Amino acid sequence: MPELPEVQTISRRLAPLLSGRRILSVDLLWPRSLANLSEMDFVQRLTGQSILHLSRRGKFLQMHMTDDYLLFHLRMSGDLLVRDESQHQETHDRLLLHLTRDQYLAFNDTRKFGRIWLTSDPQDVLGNLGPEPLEKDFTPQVLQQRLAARHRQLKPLLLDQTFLAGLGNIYTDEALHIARLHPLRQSDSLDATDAERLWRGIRQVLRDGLLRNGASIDWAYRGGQFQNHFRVYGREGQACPVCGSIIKKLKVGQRGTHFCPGCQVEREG
DNA sequence: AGAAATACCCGTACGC
DNA sequence: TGCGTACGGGTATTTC
Repeated sequence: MPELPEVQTISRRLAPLLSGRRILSVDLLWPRSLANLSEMDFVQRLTGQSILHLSRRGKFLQMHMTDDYLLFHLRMSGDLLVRDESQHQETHDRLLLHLTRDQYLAFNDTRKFGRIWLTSDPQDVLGNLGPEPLEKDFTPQVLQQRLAARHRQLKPLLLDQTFLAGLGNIYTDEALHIARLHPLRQSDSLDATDAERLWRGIRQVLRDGLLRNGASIDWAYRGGQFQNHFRVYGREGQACPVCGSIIKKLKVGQRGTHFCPGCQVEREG
């Protein structure tokens, strides 16, 4: 579940706790979390490096190390937590990084979907990602041009990380509702006004999510409050906050898709 | 070529 | 109680 706002919130929370800390030892409890290295290579190479600072790209959290980049993708259920060495490890911990000053970083991931890369060149992992939706160079014109270059349904296109980096199922449904665009609308049928509404919807929902420290859904990610402000996600059968119509749910590309049939009118194409 | 559908990885929660 | 199934992000593979 962690999408852009949740990853950024985790990154911000961890940065002051991790910056400048050296990795004394590594416990890899679930080696299949590693995406690009063998367990031995990973442990040997990472041990002794220091964490310089943290950043986010799309849904990836990047730790800039002395010699390498340590990248995490939290997928559905991953989380990163700093604990005192006196605290026990927990059930679904997959990786522990023991740090100076008697603390450790735990990568906890119930469903084991999360992945970890250690690489000297993060472009190997991040190279195909689309633009950052909150960056200045992501303008309505850029979005419109990218939409027009494709002939795809909006919902799966917005979930495609090579089209735009950071949106997942929740924020996509919310952004489309704000923009009053049907999830099955074809991307190349949007005019400049439609594209600008979508651009505003994407930016607004991400900023709202960030403002509330992300959304906490059941077992996935905790701490945020944005789940209390959903307009359509998870609200099938309830009233649309804008027009009062009953929110509907359909399946688009295997994904649950929530929308308001009053606000988001389906059109041809 | 590019869009769309399907399988896969997993544990949890839910319905019957 | 216990079984089957839906869910969800993203990649890989297959189909159209």
